[in-house]
Amino acid sequence: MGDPREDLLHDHRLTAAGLMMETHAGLLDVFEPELAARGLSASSFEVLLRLARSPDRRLRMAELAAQSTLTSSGLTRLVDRLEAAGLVARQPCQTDRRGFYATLTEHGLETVVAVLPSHLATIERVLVGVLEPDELGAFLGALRKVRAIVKPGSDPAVAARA
Amino acid sequence: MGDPREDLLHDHRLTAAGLMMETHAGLLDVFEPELAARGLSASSFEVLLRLARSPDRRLRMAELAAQSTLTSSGLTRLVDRLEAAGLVARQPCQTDRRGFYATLTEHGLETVVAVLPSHLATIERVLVGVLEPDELGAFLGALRKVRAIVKPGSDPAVAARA
DNA sequence: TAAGATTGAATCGTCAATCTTG
DNA sequence: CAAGATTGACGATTCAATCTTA
Repeated sequence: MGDPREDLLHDHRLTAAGLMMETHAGLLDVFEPELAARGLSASSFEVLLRLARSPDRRLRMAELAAQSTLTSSGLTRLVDRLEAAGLVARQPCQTDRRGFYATLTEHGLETVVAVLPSHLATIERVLVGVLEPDELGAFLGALRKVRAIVKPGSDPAVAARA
Repeated sequence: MGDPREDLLHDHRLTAAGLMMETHAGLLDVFEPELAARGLSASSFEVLLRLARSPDRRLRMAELAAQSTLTSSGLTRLVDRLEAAGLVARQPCQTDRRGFYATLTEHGLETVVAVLPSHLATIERVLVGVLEPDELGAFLGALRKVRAIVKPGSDPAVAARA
């Protein structure tokens, strides 16, 4: 009983972190089959969506890597696949011959847009719609606070000052 | 301007889901190097911790797979590595000769316990301590609600009735 | 010398098939 | 035949090294 290890193993902070991990995994389990029905992985969707929201629907490889959950080399290989699928095209950068833009093709844009109605409905069903309005606000506020710590610079309001 | 696609691409539900994904990725980026310093991946830590909290510090492979984020075959391979590292041992099940228990070794328990002080401090620094007490409570409550939808049966209070 | 991007080798995980026991 | 566990073949991602240009 009095084993002090037991206290460590049941610390409430482990529960909090575990809850975050489990919820994330559960959300992915719901999202992935739906995206896969359109031929997209979660990583592909993330990258295509970022491009779709960027000026001229394109981003430099390095910037796209920084914004995504992939490393630089992981992004190179993902863009290889997306390019082969005709969803993205590479364009050399005029002002820096080392650089490349990943540009969303019209087909890529159509693919993202096509998946959004059902994806948004799913987010509504499993995340946004599960919480009361003020509960959702508090939840998102808390997520922003944590993200500001673990991913400094990713908050638009902060990044704008850079 | 009036392109209706733009509305879809900037729907607030995408922001909510993206915030959840980014925060999770950021937390992992913080946790992983710290666990790696003790030779553990996030998956290894998750599995060892579950074993440490289970009766007799052991679980059937199938049950451990159900509780973790891995598939049955993924767990087999992870346990292979943990066994090679001397952190876990396999034991045949007496009442069902198809089954095996994954049992935490003393060395495995020591390893988990050794990593906990710094890991708990990190959780405090980037997650629990970042939020006000009532804010944390609301945050965890929201996570539980979402988890109950995307991972039905994982809530202890519900699972106990099964 | 450093930065942008890519590649080779290796790791980790999945799916589908298999083997054994219930 | 179904369930528990494992294996073979494969896909996705990472690290370290490389190549080119700034």
